[in-house]
Amino acid sequence: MPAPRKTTARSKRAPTAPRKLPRQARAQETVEAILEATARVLRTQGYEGLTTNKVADAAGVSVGSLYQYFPGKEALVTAVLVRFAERQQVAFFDVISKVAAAPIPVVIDAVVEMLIEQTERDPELATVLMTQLPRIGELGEVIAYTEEKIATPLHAFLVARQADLAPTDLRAATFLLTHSIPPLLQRMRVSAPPIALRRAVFRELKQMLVGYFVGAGVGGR
Amino acid sequence: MPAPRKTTARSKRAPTAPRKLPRQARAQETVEAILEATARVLRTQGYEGLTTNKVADAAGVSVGSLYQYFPGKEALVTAVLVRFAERQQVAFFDVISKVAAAPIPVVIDAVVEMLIEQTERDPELATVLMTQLPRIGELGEVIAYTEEKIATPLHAFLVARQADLAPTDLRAATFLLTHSIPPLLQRMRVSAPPIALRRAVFRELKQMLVGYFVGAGVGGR
Amino acid sequence: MPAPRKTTARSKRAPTAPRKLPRQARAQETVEAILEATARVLRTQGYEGLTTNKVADAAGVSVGSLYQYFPGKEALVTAVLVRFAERQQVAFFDVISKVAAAPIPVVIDAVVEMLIEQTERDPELATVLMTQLPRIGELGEVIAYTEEKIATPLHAFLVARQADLAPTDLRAATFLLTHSIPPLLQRMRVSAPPIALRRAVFRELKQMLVGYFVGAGVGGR
Amino acid sequence: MPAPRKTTARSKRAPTAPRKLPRQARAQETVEAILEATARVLRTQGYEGLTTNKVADAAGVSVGSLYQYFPGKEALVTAVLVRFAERQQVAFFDVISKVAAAPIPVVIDAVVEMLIEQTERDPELATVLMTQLPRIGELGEVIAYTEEKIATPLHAFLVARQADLAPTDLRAATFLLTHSIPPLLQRMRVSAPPIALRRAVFRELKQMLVGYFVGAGVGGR
DNA sequence: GATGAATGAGACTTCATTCAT
DNA sequence: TATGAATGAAGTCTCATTCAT
Repeated sequence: MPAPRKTTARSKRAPTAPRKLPRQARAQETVEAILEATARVLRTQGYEGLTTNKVADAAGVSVGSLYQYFPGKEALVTAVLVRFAERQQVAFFDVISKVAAAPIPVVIDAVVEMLIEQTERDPELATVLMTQLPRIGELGEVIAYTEEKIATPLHAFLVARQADLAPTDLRAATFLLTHSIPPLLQRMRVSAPPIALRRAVFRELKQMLVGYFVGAGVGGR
Repeated sequence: MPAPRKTTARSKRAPTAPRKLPRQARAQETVEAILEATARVLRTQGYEGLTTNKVADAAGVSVGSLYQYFPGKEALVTAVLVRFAERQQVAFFDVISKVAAAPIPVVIDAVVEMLIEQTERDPELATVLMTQLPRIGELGEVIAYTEEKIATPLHAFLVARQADLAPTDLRAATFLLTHSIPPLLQRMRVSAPPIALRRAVFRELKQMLVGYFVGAGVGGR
Repeated sequence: MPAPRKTTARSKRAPTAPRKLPRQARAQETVEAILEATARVLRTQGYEGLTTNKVADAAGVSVGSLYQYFPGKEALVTAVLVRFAERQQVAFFDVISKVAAAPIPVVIDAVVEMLIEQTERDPELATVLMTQLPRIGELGEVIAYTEEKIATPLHAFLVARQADLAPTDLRAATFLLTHSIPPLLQRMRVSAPPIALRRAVFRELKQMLVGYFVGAGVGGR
Repeated sequence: MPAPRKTTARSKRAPTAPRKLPRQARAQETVEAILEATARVLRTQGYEGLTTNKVADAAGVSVGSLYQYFPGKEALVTAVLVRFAERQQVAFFDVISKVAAAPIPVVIDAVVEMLIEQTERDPELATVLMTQLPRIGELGEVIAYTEEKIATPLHAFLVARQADLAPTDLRAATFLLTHSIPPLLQRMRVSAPPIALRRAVFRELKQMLVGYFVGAGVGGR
């Protein structure tokens, strides 16, 4: 007969920072496998369907090993989210720097196109990450921080091109864009409208932005 | 010795429709108490922190009574969400009908002001409802349906005032607005920017909308 | 206000196959402890009185561990039943092969004696297993299958000794015996008649069987 | 907010005797409806699926009313069982008295045929009653008592015809028959063998009984 | 380091029974 | 007497987390 255990599990709030940085190559692979497995489970089972055991299984690793690198469930999701966001930031940086000096309508077009592309890259994961995570506790903070990451370079760009722009309160403009356009794109993914409507919406979006930034009459209808 | 089993698979989805209509007055009171308690718990503990037992406790009712009227957690939240959405729809209808014939900038101003007001009414509950619900399964459908409820009258209004509007694809315009402005307002609630920025963002929003709808130069800066 | 719901419908049937094979020795011990505890609880509290928590307690194991190996109450009972039945089958095989060539009355005597012995071995458990299990769903199938396990070797024996037997339809004879004698023995256990009646019943049973199988006048009264 | 209740429900063992005899016609109808509903639920949902609320619903009566006439769940089932058994006893009486003076093989034939008929009458209910009831507690006693009810007239008949019968220990013979033949018939219902095997089994059964009661060679094969 | 068995709090849900109306 | 809302003990089951091996 096995001996009983008396320990109490499940502390109130688990930290989300990775436990330790893997130094060796093998450990690096393990971490990689865990993150990929987490993404896989998120994609197929959603956030509520994610359990540490499922992730460990999917990663071909024992739960114990998982806990060596991540202090808990939230940490897993956080890590995946951060990675995901980083890729988007990089893409944003790339576009912005490429068209930094172009006419504003060209910039808008380029940025929107990039956002659309991002939207189509790994849509299941994006949907889960954007809609199913509890925006509460540490995870909530990470999400907010993640969104902020996009705001900073956007604001910088607007300041740099201030002379070419109609709006004067660039801080407000940044906020406006940062918190309305990404959700719009995400909804398009989820509600999946017919292709014609989809294209039309993008057209209207660009129209609206051009109107807003360069003022009336430009890019006539 | 029987075969092993590996995955546990989360199959059954809990239904969200209420179980039965309360006939007696006492029952009606119970249902009311449960719904209020649900909202209360959502406000203070969020969606993940909501349990049927907590709700029953908060309502001063036994779990059994709760299950007599609601088949589970999702059903509770759904009911609260539907109520919440209905109130917003009513508010929207009211404004739209009040300013139906006014100049477009006036309409925009009125609608945005109304949205702001809505935003400030019961903000904790609104935040939870808008950001923490898993947009998946039946609940996801209810959320989508809820959003659709706003789109229909908006589209009708745009069609009615077509002559005064710059955009031509009103279906796309509806989509654009419906899926970008409400999220923007949510985020404002959540990130709670300083009042100055807040006001500025609303100013920019109106600016952008006026520009979009009535075209050039109107409402000078 | 949403539509009412009336019936609750008992749909899902719990599976009875064990969840996973224990690999480590410790796990094997746990499974063993659980099975023994299940038998113990069945003996003392019957099928309705059996709960997964009681079993886990009695096994000195946590519920979680129990569920790691068995998906529910039925699975526990099934496992115990299968074990129990296997022992009986082995006993039957032993006797049959030992007296395979003996005169029919001797065979009958040996088999009935064996059945009596089996009956007296762990009678409480046997009673519960034979009379309290709901012969429905998967468990019902297992019970039927279990009974079939006895029928096959019996039929084989009858065929082998066909020359010495009066009945011609051995398939029917097998069915007749398989489904009338075991219940008789159960009832004797349950109603526990005085020893004299008990002995007399066994005498009559043998008498009846001898008369049936070898025909007239044998084994005079 | 509804006032909480503090009472504790579910006593350890509910009595099974009906609470009061309905004097008025309306009450008699109610009892009738409840019993029929109980049978209906048993047939379709089995013993485990039976709940007092379902029965009340099916009877078109409130739970409260149900409890006016039956002190609990077991009482319902008991009442249905007793009724069912009474019908069988009556049928048995009828046959026995009709063929009381006939030659033993004729009696056997008549009785077995009657049993077969009984078996085919309301088979679902019979199956549930015979296989799913927990033979424990008061219900177990009722079941045992019910079976005894058949034993008495059978024993009386055997005594009356003692001169024509080979067995000498009629008490034992009664026990033997009472506890082996009904289960056999019930198993035939459940396992539902092909019609040919079915007929053959009945033939063998009669054969065996004739051999047992009137001795060798009679009713040659 | 890795493993995976074990833990147990706590979530969900049902249903026999009572009792105010 | 009838009603049906309310009760809450008790059972089922999951899953984040630990720790002996």
